Amino acid sequence: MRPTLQAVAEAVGVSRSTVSNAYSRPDQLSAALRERILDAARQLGYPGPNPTARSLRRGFVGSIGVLFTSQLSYAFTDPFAVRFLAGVGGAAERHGTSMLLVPLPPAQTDARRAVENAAVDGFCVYCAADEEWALDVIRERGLPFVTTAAREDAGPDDRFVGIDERAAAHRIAAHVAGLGHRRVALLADAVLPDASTGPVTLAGADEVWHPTTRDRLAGFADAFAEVGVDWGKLTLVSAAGNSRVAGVAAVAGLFDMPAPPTAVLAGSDVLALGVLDALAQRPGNTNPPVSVTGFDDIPEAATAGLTTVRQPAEEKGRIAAELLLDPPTDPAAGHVLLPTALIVRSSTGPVPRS
Amino acid sequence: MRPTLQAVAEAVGVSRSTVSNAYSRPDQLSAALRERILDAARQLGYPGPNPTARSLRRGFVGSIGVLFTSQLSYAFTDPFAVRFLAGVGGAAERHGTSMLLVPLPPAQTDARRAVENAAVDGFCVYCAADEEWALDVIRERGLPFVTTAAREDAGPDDRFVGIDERAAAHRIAAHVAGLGHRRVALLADAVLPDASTGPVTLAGADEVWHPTTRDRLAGFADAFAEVGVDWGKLTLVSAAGNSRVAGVAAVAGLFDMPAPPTAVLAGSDVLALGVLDALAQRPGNTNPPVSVTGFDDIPEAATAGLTTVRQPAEEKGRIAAELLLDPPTDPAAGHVLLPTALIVRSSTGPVPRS
DNA sequence: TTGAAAGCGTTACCAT
DNA sequence: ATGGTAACGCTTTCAA
Repeated sequence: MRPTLQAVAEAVGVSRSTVSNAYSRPDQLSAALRERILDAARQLGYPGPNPTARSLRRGFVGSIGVLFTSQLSYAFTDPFAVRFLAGVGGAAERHGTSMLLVPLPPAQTDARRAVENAAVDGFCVYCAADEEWALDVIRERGLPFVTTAAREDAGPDDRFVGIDERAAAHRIAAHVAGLGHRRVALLADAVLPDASTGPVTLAGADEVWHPTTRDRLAGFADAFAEVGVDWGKLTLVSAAGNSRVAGVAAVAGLFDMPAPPTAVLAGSDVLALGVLDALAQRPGNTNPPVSVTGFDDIPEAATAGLTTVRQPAEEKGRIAAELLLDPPTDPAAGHVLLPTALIVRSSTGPVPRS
Repeated sequence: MRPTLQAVAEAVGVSRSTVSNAYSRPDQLSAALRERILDAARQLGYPGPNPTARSLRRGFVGSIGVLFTSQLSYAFTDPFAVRFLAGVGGAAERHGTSMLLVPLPPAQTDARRAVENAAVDGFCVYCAADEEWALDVIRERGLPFVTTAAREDAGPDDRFVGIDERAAAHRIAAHVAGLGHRRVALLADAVLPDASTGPVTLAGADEVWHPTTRDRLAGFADAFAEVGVDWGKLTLVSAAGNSRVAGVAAVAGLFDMPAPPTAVLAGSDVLALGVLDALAQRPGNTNPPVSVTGFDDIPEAATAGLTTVRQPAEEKGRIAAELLLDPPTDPAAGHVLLPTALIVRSSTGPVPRS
């Protein structure tokens, strides 16, 4: 048995309160007594107050949870998510708070349990595809939370940090449309809940599963509608995951079709890089160049010359954590819209004359 | 006030034990009663057993801690650390365990407190420079832990996963020595506790602060000693952090010295990439090529054509977590040495004739 | 400055 | 199958 605070109290011959004070409120006792207590504790091998017991009594834990839709291991694979985490981590660090990464098991029930059981004082919910249930659990627990995707049912007290996905998507799509592209493919992850790969047919962008993906695709579609290319004329391609290889796999065969797309708008940089990989791997590689765009502006995008939308990743994480840790008094300040920028690089160009 | 288990018990007219069982041991009551209880809970807005109270009572938390020496935000900047985390996350996920990332505040006392207060069932200690105190705290708490750096004072029950740093470093240095290089610089982070940048003088590799850095530098030195270049003839360069920019800064001016080094052996890939950046930025850039080596084989190393030592990053994390979560019965199995490989790419070549 | 008492919300054992 | 009771280890009034 590890010694408890009680044991230390007995050893020194004082009450438990006094030992507790020696640790948590040093001003409540004489320095001499405090030293005596701390010495005794050292001698007994008492490691200080048990964190769990302390949390129970105090009513807070000192750590915030980060919730990902996808597998935790996936999160570390996505450069954007990693930089978001770095931002959260920095803020947590400054606050003396730990971050709990909560993996969500595949089964709905287990996932619920995971959120119910997380010992945290609040949650950063990183754009979950199907997050309603998670938010319900969090609300039921009475914990504060911050989301990174705008929500229709957001209450006045709900905190949010993110970008105007649809407007940003519109902007980059308008750039591509302005270059003359009309035969265009839209590539995204989480179009349907079933992670299918390759071209899929949907009646409209509003049927897309993942809210962020939905907004981005809607923004793309907006811009093309303005030049007379409506949803039905766009090729929608689903990727089975947000990764480079998923991007490669998704566009397999796409450019061998009759009248292949002259441009691919991807919902993320990693997918777009996958498209560039796929194009580079094409035998002969003598085809007319295809324009490709991404989203996020991860570091690799610059190297690859990818035209993309930049959003501040670390800042997003930092603000999410700060919104959680220092709730603004003014509820309006709890809704932060970050700026985005269209970054034009070499991956987009005018439609080649065929 | 959020309803407690007690409130649910009263509402249904059963004892607290029964409500508790409804959640934690469904086989202990009839399905009908269980449904009634769960319904009442839903109605009252009871979010399920309080995780903290449950942990206190049960004696375990259901999450493992990951301890980084450096700032938490740094950890996400280092690609190797990120892949390590991915490995830990994958294993944790499979286990239904959360990971707590514990930031260590700069002040020693606060850092101690952070480790003492972390609500976890064990720790993965990711190569901390000055980890003794942390391990002491962990031991005092009676928590299991896994380290990723070999330790001299390791007890028979101490768990470890890592590589033979010194041998791996020896191997890559021997490659460079074999190419004829004799005027060589060794570049590393955490050479001294004070994060100085630029050339420093040390009596020997054993004076290096960070244990891993120490082993690697010792391995480099071993190989050069074999070809008659002893420690005093090597240029030791300290970087103020493990990052690309720290690498650039550290070697500033290095190649403008009389008789500049023809090769730089870095203690990590990011530092080596920084050296390549620095070399690429040199005005004129007409100097004879400098050979550069890294360590870890992060993805960017391949793109940059960096000669380096490969070690399995994710696997390291995965095994660390598994060693913690499923302690092997045979204590010898608690000490895992991972394989490394010398990856020769274009960044190393023969000494140019001057 | 110190101590006594009353929980914090739950679970586990042992009866029934 | 269900309930009573006793912890789990600590903090925090409040009174001395």
